Amino acid sequence: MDSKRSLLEPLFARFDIRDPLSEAERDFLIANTSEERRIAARSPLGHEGHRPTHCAVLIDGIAARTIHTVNGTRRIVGFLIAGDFIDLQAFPLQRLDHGVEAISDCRIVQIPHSALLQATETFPHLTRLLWQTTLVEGSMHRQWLSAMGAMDAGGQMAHLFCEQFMRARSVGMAQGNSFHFPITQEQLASALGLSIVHVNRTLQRLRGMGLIRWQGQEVEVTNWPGLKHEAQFDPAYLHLDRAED
Amino acid sequence: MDSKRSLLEPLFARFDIRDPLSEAERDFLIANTSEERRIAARSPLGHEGHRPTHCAVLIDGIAARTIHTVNGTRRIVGFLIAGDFIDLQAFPLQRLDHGVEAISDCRIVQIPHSALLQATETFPHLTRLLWQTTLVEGSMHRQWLSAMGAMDAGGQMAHLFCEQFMRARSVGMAQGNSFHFPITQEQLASALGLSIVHVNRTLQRLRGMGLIRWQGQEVEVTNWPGLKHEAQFDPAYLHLDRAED
DNA sequence: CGAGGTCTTGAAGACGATCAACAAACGTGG
DNA sequence: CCACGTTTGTTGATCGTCTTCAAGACCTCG
Repeated sequence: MDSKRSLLEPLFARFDIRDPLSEAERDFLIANTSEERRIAARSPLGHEGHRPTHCAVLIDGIAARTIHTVNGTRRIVGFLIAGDFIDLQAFPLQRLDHGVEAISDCRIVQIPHSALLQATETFPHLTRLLWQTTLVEGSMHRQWLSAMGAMDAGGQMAHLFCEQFMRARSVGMAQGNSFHFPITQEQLASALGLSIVHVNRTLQRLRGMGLIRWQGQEVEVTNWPGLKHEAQFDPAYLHLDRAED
Repeated sequence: MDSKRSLLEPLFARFDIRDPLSEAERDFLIANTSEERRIAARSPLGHEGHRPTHCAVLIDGIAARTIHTVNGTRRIVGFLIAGDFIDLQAFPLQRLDHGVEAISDCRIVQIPHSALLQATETFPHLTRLLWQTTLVEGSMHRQWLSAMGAMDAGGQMAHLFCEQFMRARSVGMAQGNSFHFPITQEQLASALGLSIVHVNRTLQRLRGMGLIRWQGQEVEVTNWPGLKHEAQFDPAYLHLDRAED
C-alpha cells in the first residue's frame, strides 16, 4: 500500500535522522498500520488510566500530553508533532499514565500492540529504535524540569520556542525561520506553568526584544542566536544528532 | 555466582512488582554482571554527553539525575534508589543526556552494552521489561512537571516525600513509616527548583503541620493521609501496580 | 448582529528569591 | 580531647516576579 507508506513518511523521517530503518522493517510497519483517522481539534487522543490496544502515530497536526490535577487544572507536559508516537509508552507499560489531546485538527494512524509485540520478537533493531524514540520524550521532560527551576518566564518561553522550532525543522515542517504552532496563550500558559496574564506580558517582552514574531498560527524566529541565548538552549538533549547550528 | 545474584536482588525485586523475570532471564543478567563497585558520596556516576559502554545498576545508596545549566547551577531532576538503573537510557540513545551523581555512598554493578544488545536479540520479554523500566522514569518526570506548575512549595515538597516514601517501600527500604533519605536541604532545593531558604521554611511548615519528621538522614511520615492530601498524591504514575493505600 | 472565546491592560497582593548574619553539626588535625 | 574550619541549618528583612481579580478590546463564527 503506497498510501500507507506515504502516511508513515513523517515517522520514517524521524528514524532516518538517527538510524534508518531497513526495508523489511518499513514493510512490517506499513503492513500493520491502520487507515488514516482524523481527529478534531480539542478532542482527546488518549485517556489517563486507559489501557490501549493500539498505538497511535501522529501524521499531521499538533497535540499535547496533559496531566489533570485534583484541583481541576490541566497541565501540558509536552507537545507532539508530525512523526511522534502518541502513546507508545503504553505498550510496555500497559497503561497510559497521562492524557493526550489534539490541539489542532490531527491525522493519525494506528498500530496494534500485537504487531509491536511481534516486532519485539522478530525485529530487535526496530525494537531498539522504538525504545529509543520513547526515551527522547524523557529527555525533553528533564530539560523542561531544568528550565522551569532555573530560568524566569522569558527564558522558559524562549526555550519552548527553540525546542519547537528545532523539532519542526527536523521533520521538515518549518519554512525558513517560521513554523506552524497553532496554540492559544492559555495552552502556552499551561505548558509553562504560568498564568495567562503573565504569558501575555512575557510574550510581548520577547516580541519587543525582536526575538520572535507570532501572528495567527505561525511563529517566526526573528533572531535565532538571541532566542537561543535567552533560552540557554543546547539542542543536544533532542538527540537529533546532526549537530546543526 | 550467588554473590552476584544477591547483588541483583534489588533489581529483581523491582521487576517482580510488575512482571517477574524467568530463571533464564535472571541467569543471563547475573552472568553478565560485573563485580560490585563502591562510589563515594558526591562523586559522579555518569557524565552529560558521555557515551557509556556499560550500564550501571544502583545496588545501595541514593543518587540523583542532574542537569547543569549554562549559568553554573545544577538542577536535580530525579532521585535513584536501590534497584534503579542508572544509565539504561544511554543504551538505546548512545549518549547520556544528563549527569548522575552519588548523593550518599553508593554500590553499583555494571552490565556491558554488548550484553544488553544480546538481550534484545534473544530475550524479547526481558527487553520489554527493560524498556518498561526506562519509561517509568519519564512518567515520574511528567508528574514532577505537573506538580511544579500546579502546586506551591509545600505541595511540591510533600509530593516528593510521598514519591520517595512509596518508592522506598516498594523495594523494602522503608521501616514502618520511616525511610532513609540522606540529602541536604540544598539538594532538596535543587530538586524542587526553590531556594535553600524557602526550602527550610517550607520544611518547617510541613513539620509544624505534623505531616513529617526529618531528623538526620531519616524521614518519618507522621501523617500519611495528610501528606498525600497536601501533595494531591496519586501513585498510579509510579506503575507499582499493587494498588496500595 | 450577538455570543463566546481569545487577547490585552491595570492594580493589588502573595509567594518565593536574595542578601546577610548567625547557630549548629561535623570532621580533621593538633 | 579540644580547637578549628567547613558544611549545613536557621532566622530576619527587603525586593522582585508572578498571580489574581477585574475589565475592556478584539475576533471569529453562528
